[in-house]
Amino acid sequence: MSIRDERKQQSRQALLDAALRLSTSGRSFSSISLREVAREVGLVPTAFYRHFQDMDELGKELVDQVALDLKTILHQLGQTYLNQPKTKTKASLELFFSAVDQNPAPWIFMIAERWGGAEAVRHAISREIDYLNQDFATDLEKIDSVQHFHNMHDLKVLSNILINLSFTWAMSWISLVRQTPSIELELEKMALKNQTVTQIQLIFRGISNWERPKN
Amino acid sequence: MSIRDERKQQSRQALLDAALRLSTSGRSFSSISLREVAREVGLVPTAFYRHFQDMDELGKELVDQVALDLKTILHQLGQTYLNQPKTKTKASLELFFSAVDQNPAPWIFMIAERWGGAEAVRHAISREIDYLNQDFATDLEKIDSVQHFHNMHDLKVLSNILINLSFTWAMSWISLVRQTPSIELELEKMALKNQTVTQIQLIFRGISNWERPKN
DNA sequence: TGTACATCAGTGAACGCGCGTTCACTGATGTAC
DNA sequence: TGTACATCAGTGAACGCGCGTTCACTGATGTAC
Repeated sequence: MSIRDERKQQSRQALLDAALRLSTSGRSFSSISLREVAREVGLVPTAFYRHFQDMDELGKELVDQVALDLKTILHQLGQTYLNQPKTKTKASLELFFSAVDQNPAPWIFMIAERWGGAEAVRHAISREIDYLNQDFATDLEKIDSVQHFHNMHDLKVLSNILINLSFTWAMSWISLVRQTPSIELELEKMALKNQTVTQIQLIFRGISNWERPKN
Repeated sequence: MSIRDERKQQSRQALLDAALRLSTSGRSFSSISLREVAREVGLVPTAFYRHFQDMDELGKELVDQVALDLKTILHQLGQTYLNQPKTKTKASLELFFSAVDQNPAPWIFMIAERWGGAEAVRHAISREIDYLNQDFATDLEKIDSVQHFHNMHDLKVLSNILINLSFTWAMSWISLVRQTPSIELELEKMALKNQTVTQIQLIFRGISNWERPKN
């Protein structure tokens, strides 16, 4: 790649990063402007058009990048669970919450824009969530406690429930961390973790006692 | 109430209704303007200030009204389930989806603005969802299949899971109905209903085999 | 009941501002010879 | 290797537009006598 191409690529990525940063710090993607994004990067507004046709196009690209992050995290979680079958629910959850802590932006973006965003972004997100669902269902297939879930349909229903809940867990966690004064924070964190553990155990209790109803 | 007060109240409600309408037809509350809302009602922009200090204040009021709608629907569902213990999951769900169909705006508004909206609206919503949770937990307490869930903590965890999932069910339903061509629509509806039934049965299977783990 | 004044929901002009987008440009990098 | 031209990321001025908000106003409704 030539010097020119490299620099262009850097600017492009800087615009994407700036848009993600701006749209995950209290405001939503649909309420940030093209000019703000350019300003954040130190570019003149018109330079934006060298990289994207408009904010919708940037948004769609951002969805792709962000979905990839989530996919990686969810997959890692699945693999950890798979390779350490004795892993307790609690330990898996610690892993999950620390991943959210380290890099909250992808979660915030996906959840906020999933229903709240502009048409184009919403479409891109729902497509990516479909993919996420398929991949995660394949991961789940290898887990012991799910072996009697023979058909892929049931597996997808399970992965659908888990992915949707993981979004609400992530957001509960993030908004807890963001707005709880530090004195009570640790206690509140514990309480949220315990609630989430109970939710997961409830579902897996349902799975281990599962038998497909007659239709 | 005097004629003047009555008319004022009508205008106020018209502004709230217009804001709800505008913010649930493809765009989000944070992206509609004060001027648009006034225009929709047939008022001059400055008249807006006779009723609300700004859009944030209107938003908070809207959250209250919309949450009341949801509370009523969820409570009715709980009562129906309670009074007809033999009601099948499927039948309850039909009721749920037809309620969503008849009046989708409250669902769209709450879900889109829950994470995607402005600070003030988000706060108001999270408070209302807390209340919804408490009320729904009290409703659940009376259901037979939950009798061995002695403590309120577990009940709240259950109601939390169900309310969060009901939001995703409602939105899946709404976006299905909105964007599927009518030829495939009925088939897709059936598929979604079946998936949701499976999810509910999974959770209630978990409940009936529940015993509190040793912490 | 009629009159004189007070209240106040809605009006209309005006403002400054940030927005998205256009256009002709500049000057560093790339390419052909 | 050096030269002459082409490309194209980033610039800066300019535009029209819808926005939130201010202000002094109007005229129907309310109130006190």
